Amino acid sequence: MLKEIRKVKKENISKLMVSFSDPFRLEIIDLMMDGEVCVCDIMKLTNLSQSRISYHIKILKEAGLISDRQEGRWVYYSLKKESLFLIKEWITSLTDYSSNRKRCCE
Amino acid sequence: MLKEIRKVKKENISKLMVSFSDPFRLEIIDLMMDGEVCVCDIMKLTNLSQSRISYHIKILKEAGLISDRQEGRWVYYSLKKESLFLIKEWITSLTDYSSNRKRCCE
DNA sequence: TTGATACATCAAAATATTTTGATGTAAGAT
DNA sequence: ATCTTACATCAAAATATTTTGATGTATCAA
Repeated sequence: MLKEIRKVKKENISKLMVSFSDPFRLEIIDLMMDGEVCVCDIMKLTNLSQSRISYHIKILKEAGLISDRQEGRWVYYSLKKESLFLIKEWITSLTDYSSNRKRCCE
Repeated sequence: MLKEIRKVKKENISKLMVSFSDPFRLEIIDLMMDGEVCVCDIMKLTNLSQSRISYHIKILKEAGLISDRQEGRWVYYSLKKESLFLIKEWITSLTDYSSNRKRCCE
């Protein structure tokens, strides 16, 4: 079952991991911890430029890590729990590896 | 407590996440799931060149994701469970966010 | 001591990601 | 209809990462 998770979800996981691999995206993710935020919130809280934020938001969205909801002029972004669970599941499958020594090069 | 994890470990997490952000590193990590491997194992199983593998191994090592153990001419690499747990903890802290809507730009 | 194996390191080239500043678009206010 | 706000998109420049091929080092075997 754990092996299954690994095969099927590899592409997804890879994209999700990339989305975590930039310090500014981690910042943005951090801000979403307490709920929805819009780009203007992020601008105020991080001093990043608008287009720069939009770029990173796009990466996060394409990875499937966040969802968006428009309300008038604002777009609210928030973390997708399913994706976070998927990653947790994936990491768990790694921690469950057996420590049996494979003899090397023989 | 979850908030604590987030502050203190940010640098570590960032590096660990970067280490997950390359598809070939994910491949290598996958191979380590079942136990220790050496570079020659990885070469056989992935068809990546030796120096290319060494490069990726270095990234993984500097992120603190793997540990190494030399035995004669071979160096065995394996996943560090503490690091995996750290990531899991970090992801968990994200999934526990409250869904309270923060009013935007007001 | 010589040769082979296992791996690390290095510099240059190839490639990918990120940033910037300008422009585009859609919604709401006047 | 015009203006402003909130955000997206784009192309070029800046920067960072990855790959390659060559060379270096340590261990073991003959």
